[in-house]
Amino acid sequence: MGIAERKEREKQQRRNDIIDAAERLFFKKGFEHTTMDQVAEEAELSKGTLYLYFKSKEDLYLAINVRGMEILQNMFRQAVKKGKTGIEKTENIGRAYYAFSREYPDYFSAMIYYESKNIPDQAEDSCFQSCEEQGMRTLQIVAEAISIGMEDGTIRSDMEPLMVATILWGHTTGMIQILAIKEVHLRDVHNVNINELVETSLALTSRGLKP
Amino acid sequence: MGIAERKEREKQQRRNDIIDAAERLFFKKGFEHTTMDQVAEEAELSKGTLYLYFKSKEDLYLAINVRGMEILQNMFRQAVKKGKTGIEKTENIGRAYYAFSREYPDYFSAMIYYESKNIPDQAEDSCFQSCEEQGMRTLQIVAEAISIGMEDGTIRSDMEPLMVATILWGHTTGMIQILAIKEVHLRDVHNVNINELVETSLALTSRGLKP
DNA sequence: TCAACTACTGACTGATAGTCATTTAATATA
DNA sequence: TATATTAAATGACTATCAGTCAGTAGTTGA
Repeated sequence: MGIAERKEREKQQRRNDIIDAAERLFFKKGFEHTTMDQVAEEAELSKGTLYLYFKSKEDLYLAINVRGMEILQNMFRQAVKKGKTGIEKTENIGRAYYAFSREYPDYFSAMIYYESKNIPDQAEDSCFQSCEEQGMRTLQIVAEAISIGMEDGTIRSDMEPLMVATILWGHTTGMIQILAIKEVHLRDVHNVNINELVETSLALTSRGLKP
Repeated sequence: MGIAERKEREKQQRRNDIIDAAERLFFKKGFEHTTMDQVAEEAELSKGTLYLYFKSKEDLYLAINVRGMEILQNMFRQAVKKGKTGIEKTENIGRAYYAFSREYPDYFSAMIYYESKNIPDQAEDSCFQSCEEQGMRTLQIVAEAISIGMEDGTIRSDMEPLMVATILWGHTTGMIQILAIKEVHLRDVHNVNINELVETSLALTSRGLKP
């Protein structure tokens, strides 16, 4: 029995090694500018082996994204803990999301990639499935904070928590994403302070949520 | 002089024909699954000619995006006209954006593509430049509506209009984009009504804007 | 009529994602 | 221990496609 388990462990290890290698290259040179041959070399494996562990190059990228989402989830859980009321927890989640995008811009980019893809319908065994699961799990954390806020009276309760969570997720992602494109221009040409923009965005949202 | 002008007109015409052909194919089969050879055939030109008019396949896609942005701008202008107060104008813009994403989902996808790309720094003569210009012009329309709202007292005036416009742009784009991924799941599994979600999103934002 | 110029062509190249017949290694069986 | 069986890994190969460029056709103006 020990053998089967050891093999399984080794398989997971190898899988992880591949993701590690891919991550180094994708994050350094970009997804598009990295070839599977390079990933294979970095992982000290043949290209064929990569395809034993991942369905495609994209699938491998999504595996990286799953990691990012796990990190984000942990940051969200920390953020929730630190807030006292529901609205505070929710605000902290927003800040944590922004912090994540600053601290792990490459993971954030991977998330954007995943979200901007109009998914291959059939994803069966691929990492896409895991992304969806992680995505919903993350959303549930937000919904939970909102529920708490509705119960403690710091958030108005005439809305579905999951619906609000989805909206906040979209709002915050979109706001951070637009910064990625317009940050330089806004700062240099229009003299707009970026941190202030983020705080204003969060404040606007927060204001909309209060009873 | 007539000749030079006729030539210029014909050149623009040809350019448009290429965009038309590309649009038909990209929208039908997707950007990734269309080859430049196919575009050339659809346009009844050789592939080489495409590259006389566009720097790359991506550049051609961005040309399509410029068209989409022009449509969106017109919808925004209509929306602004129909609103009486500043806040109404701003709310109408939000609705127009959502309507655009429903009426022209392929143009919307092109916009998402553009926004999710971390741009090639050097874009000189490419359509990317035009996208940026159109993007700022669109943002200015929003900023204008917000300014009006601040003047007529329907929007609180302790913020920079362009900053608020940027935030709203991000919020709304992000909200619409997340629907694209989660719509089916939210509706079927969680029984969340999509139109209600959009209205809630706009209402939340609107609430944050009021004095 | 010819030279100069412009617009267009399509065969070719280079790059690369993904495959598959073969090899190597590990484990089970006799 | 020797051999059969299964599992894991390999890398040469293929198919596809974006982008190029030397050459052709057509137009203009002298």
